[in-house]
Amino acid sequence: MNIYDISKQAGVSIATVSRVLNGSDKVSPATREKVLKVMEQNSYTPNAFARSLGLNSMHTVGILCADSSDVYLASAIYYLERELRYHSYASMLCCTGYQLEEKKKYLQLLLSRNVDALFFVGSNFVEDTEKNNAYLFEAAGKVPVFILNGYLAGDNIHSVLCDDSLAVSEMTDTLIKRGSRSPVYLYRSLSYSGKRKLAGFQEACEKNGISDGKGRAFSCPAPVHDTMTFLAGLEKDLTFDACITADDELAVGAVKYALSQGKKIPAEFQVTGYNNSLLSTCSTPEITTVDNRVEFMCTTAVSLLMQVLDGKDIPARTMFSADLIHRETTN
Amino acid sequence: MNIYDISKQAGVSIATVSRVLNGSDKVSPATREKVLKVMEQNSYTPNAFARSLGLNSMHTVGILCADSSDVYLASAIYYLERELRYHSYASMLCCTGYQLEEKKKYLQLLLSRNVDALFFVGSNFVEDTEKNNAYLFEAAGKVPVFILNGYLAGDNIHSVLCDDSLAVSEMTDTLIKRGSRSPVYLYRSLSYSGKRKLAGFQEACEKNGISDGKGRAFSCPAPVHDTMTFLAGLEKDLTFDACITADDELAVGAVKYALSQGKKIPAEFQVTGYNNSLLSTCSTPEITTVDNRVEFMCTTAVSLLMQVLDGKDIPARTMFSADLIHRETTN
DNA sequence: TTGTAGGCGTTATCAG
DNA sequence: CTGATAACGCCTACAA
Repeated sequence: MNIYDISKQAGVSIATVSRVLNGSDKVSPATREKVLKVMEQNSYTPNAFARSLGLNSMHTVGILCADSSDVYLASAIYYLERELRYHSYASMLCCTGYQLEEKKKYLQLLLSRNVDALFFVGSNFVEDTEKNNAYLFEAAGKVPVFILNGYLAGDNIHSVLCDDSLAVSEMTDTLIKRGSRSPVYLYRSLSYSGKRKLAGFQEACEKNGISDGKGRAFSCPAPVHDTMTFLAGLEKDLTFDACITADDELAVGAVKYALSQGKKIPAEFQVTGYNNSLLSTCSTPEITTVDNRVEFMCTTAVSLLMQVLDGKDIPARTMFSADLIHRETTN
Repeated sequence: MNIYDISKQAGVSIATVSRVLNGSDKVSPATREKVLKVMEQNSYTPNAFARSLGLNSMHTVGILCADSSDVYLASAIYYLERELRYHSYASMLCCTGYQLEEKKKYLQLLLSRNVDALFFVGSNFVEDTEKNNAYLFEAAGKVPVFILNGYLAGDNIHSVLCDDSLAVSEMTDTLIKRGSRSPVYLYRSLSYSGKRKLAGFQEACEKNGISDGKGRAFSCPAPVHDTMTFLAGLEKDLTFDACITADDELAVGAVKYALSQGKKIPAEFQVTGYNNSLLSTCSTPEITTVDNRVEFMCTTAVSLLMQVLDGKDIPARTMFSADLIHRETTN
């Protein structure tokens, strides 16, 4: 059943059928009714592919992330998809993992579907060298590109991100004000946002006269038990009375480490997480964390995309501040 | 840049270009090289829409779930997408929430994109009445439909699910054998799988001579604090020394309730979760739970889809058993 | 092995 | 307001 069949049955031309289909106002109410009735009777639905071919768009955007089962990324995807759907765009999801070659390869999967735009969720998509970012520039040559929680300067590339540096800096500052004399900082990766967080920690250390800020930051494995082991090992070389982490999962590990060592939280040992995810409230005691406003980030990004698709000019970079959520792991 | 431009530049017909594009073996190596070179030089990519129009497929499937930020659903989506991508299918994600009208509406979003198949993740898509399931039957009239963790009999509908009833029954049985005399069961919803789990609990109660099995099962709100409040209230009317739950988040709430009341886990109070999610190990003590094998479910479903697309005949229903994971909240 | 021509189902541009 | 007709870009018999 196609537009020709409908046009025949309704006794009009395909052009008229198409007009009815697209809600054009240049159709008389009478013929409109007639056509709609025939469509109804045949439960006709227009062919999306033919439509796309003519319009060169399927009203679909691509969402790339390293791992959609990560609690933080999962919620970002949730909000993005919701907002896009609200604007009647469909979302194609693609999890690329953390390897550059895979990212490139799976980007093609999306690009080959002619998506209208691309969201790269997580700063791990921004590589260190111009050359390794070539794939992003190339993508931006075809469709508008949005980087969430990361930043890269380039034509047709837009970044929406939280001021992670400031957030960690404030958090560290607060911890020190509340009694920590020797905090350590734990991170998983040094992506763009990873570096910014680290910088925040070091800045706060410096400001508070803690000289060896650099020597107090560590890359640490994330599964809870590995984090515990790591801290237990670290204890042999270094004294520390607080643990600032780059995400809630690391914080859970830190809490469990402290509990297993019989340290009192927060009196003897303070812990902070990042992301304000479910994990932070599932822990006992509940974890003080940074709310980096995923939902705001996603709704903002989608609304910016809509403006771009409207032909408007938008800033290359939009940054917003985080919120500190005080719970039971800090004084 | 289209197939005509390439054909002109290469001095061949569009048919030949198309053959090269599709890896036909009926092209001489010489002309193939020639054509490939021209494509390369112009960094030509075929237009997906035109292609789809002829083939009537974009190699894309739709994934529906209530809420992709839910830890369990998020991991299901992750595995589904991974497997589909492996078979070079793209995934369109759509979160419908729990309202029937929304489910119907957003199903259209996917159907209107002419996806090749549909995955409904979570048994909440299967409604109580034939009439309310009409939207599923209708969808199945257009493309193969897979229901994950739920079951509905119907043409072109395939279910892949874990034997939840058996799992909860075994878990309850184990708890009783390990000392519980008065367990309660907590659930969030009575979806298909929700009902099966509940049935498992009641069956085990009966088997073990606990007469009021029905009176010991409760619908309970999920956010951790609400669960705690609920149990604290329940305590006034009922004695219970163990809490079997329908998902890990409820279990976390139960653990926190016990801790807040100073009950010793597991000596005085046992708790079990469901899903073997990150939450179960982030809790302290770590939660005994049911591993319902999300990954297996997803890889199985995708592999079944591939068989369907291959024209093979597959069973309407595939069921597999769960695994009990013993941790620190049970004796 | 290669080329021609028709079809896929729309949308859009003209005339009328 | 309506209709004819040409795109849109690719695939695939069928011919050569």
